[in-house]
Amino acid sequence: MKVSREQVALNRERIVETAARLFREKGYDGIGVADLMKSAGLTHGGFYGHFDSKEDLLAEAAAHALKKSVERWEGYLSAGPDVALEKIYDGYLNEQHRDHPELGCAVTALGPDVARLGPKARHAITEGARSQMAILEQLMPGADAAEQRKQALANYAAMVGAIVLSRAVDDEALSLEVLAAVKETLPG
Amino acid sequence: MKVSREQVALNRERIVETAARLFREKGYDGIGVADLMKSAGLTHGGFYGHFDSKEDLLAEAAAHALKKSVERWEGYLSAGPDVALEKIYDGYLNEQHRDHPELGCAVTALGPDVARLGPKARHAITEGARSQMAILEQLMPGADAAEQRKQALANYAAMVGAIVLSRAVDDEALSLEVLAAVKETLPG
DNA sequence: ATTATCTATAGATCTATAGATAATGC
DNA sequence: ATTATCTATAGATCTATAGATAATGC
Repeated sequence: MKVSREQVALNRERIVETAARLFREKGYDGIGVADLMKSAGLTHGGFYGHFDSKEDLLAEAAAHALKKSVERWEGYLSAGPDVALEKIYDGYLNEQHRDHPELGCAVTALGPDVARLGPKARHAITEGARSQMAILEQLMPGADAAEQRKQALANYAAMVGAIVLSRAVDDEALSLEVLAAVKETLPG
Repeated sequence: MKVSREQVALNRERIVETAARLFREKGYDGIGVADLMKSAGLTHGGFYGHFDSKEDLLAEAAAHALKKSVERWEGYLSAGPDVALEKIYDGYLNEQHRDHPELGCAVTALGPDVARLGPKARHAITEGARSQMAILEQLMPGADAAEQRKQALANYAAMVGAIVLSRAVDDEALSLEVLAAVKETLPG
């Protein structure tokens, strides 16, 4: 039953990726360790050789998810600031993102869960959000650096709130209206 | 053990109020029916005489919490539009709200939970958010009604996102910066 | 007589651990 | 020999229900 060191690393990675997807989809309490491991193709008992606790896994999963989001935004930068900003807005404020939390922003899917959890999970979310806001900051119009930063934080908050709201409401028209309203009022 | 009809109504109301507080504080899965009933001064088994399921209670609790929030905003209206808008912004975007989810906006505390739950809970959140956005809409500057509405939705999303973000991050300075950035960039 | 609440429990979860197994890596 | 994963289970939850109890309201 033992596997190679290389396979151990791959297994661990697959657990983190599976968790990143399932936690965003179902919430921290919506998926158990046993089902998570089953989705990753392993058994329940093996989990604790990789992680100290379920909460530690959430921290790694959130970090992993946000790293992917940040890399995506970084990839947009090569197109120049104006196009990059448009790609960020369009890539975030749309139905695909709203309807697929398992692939989307970890702050919107897990923010309130993380706020109630321990320091590791909160730190992972903090650093991910900080990176995303730093990218926005560079792309903001605005008279000076302080103004750019302020706009970046405000815009990021608006984007997060738009997805949270658009997912929570049961009125499709209202949901789309919220996404469109935020997209149209963001500067840049 | 039976109580008067009047007392039944009071008991039910106390369950809803207790649930509104505890669900916002701990999340939908963070508090069980038994502990909830204990907090309301009743026993576990009595719950199902009042509600069909835990999820039905969440729907009522969310509706109750948002009704209180809406009433608060309506109370501000008598001071005139400019002062009312300022009171809404100040009352929402502050440390007290961030640190006391159990008394705050149900969208920020329960949005992602509700997005994963059934139609009753989603409907309760939808109608509450709709009422709050309708109040904002009246108070928005803007050239025409369409512009006012767009601004109201965008601002509400920004407010929701600001609280979600400010609660999730573990960096106090960043948390306060997000609240301040949103407050300073909102129009009106 | 009706019924709101109580105690007690069924049955299904949940996280975490103990000890066995079998393949890797010295 | 070491160890990653397995099976099995402890112990603590969870939602929901059954049936008893005792006070209301006819």
